[in-house]
Amino acid sequence: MTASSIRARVRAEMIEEIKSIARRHLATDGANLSLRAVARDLGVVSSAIYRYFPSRDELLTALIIDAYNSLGQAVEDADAAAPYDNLLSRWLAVTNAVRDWALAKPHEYALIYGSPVPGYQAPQDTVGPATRGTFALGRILADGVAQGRLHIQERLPAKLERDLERIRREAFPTVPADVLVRGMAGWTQLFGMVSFELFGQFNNAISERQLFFDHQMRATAHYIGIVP
Amino acid sequence: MTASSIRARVRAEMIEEIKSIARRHLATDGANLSLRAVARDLGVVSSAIYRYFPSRDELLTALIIDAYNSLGQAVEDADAAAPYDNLLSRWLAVTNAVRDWALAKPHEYALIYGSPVPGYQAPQDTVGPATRGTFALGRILADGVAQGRLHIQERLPAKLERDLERIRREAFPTVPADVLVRGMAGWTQLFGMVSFELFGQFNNAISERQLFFDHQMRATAHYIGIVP
DNA sequence: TGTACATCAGTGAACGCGCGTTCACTGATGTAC
DNA sequence: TGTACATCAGTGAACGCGCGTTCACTGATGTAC
Repeated sequence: MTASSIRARVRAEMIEEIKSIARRHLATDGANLSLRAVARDLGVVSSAIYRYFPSRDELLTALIIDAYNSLGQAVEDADAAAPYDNLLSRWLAVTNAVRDWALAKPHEYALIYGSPVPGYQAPQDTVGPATRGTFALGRILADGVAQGRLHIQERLPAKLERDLERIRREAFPTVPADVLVRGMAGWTQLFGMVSFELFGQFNNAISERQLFFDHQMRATAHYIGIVP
Repeated sequence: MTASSIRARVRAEMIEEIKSIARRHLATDGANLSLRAVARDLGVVSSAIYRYFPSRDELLTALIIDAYNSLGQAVEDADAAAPYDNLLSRWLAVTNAVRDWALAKPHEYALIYGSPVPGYQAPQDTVGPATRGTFALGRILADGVAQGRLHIQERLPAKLERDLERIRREAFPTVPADVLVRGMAGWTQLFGMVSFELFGQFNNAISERQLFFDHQMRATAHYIGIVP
């Protein structure tokens, strides 16, 4: 190993450590994360951070991308571990992966699915990672269609059909718009559920949250047209 | 009108003006609202605010309560304006009221349905206003049950049934738990939809948002079992 | 009706703190010959 | 293998700013007799 590659590795480790400390700070500061506080925890002078991140916003962006990738990975793993031919199992695996991830990393979840940070504009590099989870759901739909187990149930209003045609062609070409719309309903239902649980809307109302979630996700699967 | 009541009125107007300026600042600062900035806009020295609010958090609380009440009022008005016997019309009126309100006041929406503010603990007085919207939906369900148009569709797992029994008894005594669960699914679906739209998850994906929303809310109504 | 007193709104200065970012610098680590 | 030079990580001071909250105060407005 050359000397320079050691330096590169140390540098990479440093970047990871900064992000890891910053992630911990999300819990206390939310999105208005303090660079100085991160530097303090790292045992380094505040300006040293600028060797690794050109600005606070870039650090935030890195955290956002990591969060999307971490969630995306969890979802993909869950889908891969479920029996390929059992769409319902896959749906339940994927939705539970989202919920479990969110419960384990609530502040990262808030960072990517909570209120937008005022004054922060997400750059283009977040788009790819952001769609990983969505694509996992799309594959379930596509497989269901391919297996002849997910069908068109109704004709959509023409204007809506046209609007969806674009994302359909670009992302899920085999999935009919009508099925796609039901999938999106499931997707918003899932995140509505997780956000409500995480952001406290279920407090003093629902205690059996895992049970409640499973029940709702089964019903949603049924609504989408996913059957075992 | 006595002299003291004039003073009281001036004071009330002052409180309203502070809140109104603070609401504008939500757009730029989000939940980490600056008292000093509000004071500047009001043309007053920063310590003067303390005549009206004992702390920054109390001002935030007032904004949160106002936001819940404003949304609650919009929802109640929409429900009242819809034909009482037409459950579907009422559902569509109520859900569109939520969306319209959120689009008109995105930062207030983010304040109450976005990520929790780190370090801020909502006091008990927010609970009442927070439930106004939910109760409006509950009344639609209750009316549907009373009219014999909303029925039990399946038996819930016993543990879940027991968990829901409490809120059922306390809030919507005439609505069976199963119907309640479907109503809650509709509720999370609605807020998932609005949050996704507002927080940017539909960017570059859906343009015909009103159409999409209406379609999804109709489908949700059908799922809940609400028919015209 | 007039006067003494109490209440209240708003001032201005201060406390003690935090922040992101820039910049010239030191010293260690790598590279080229 | 040894040396001159370039690269890089981290320092420390500074800039210019912001914040919430407290406190003693002034002056206007209300109240009681």
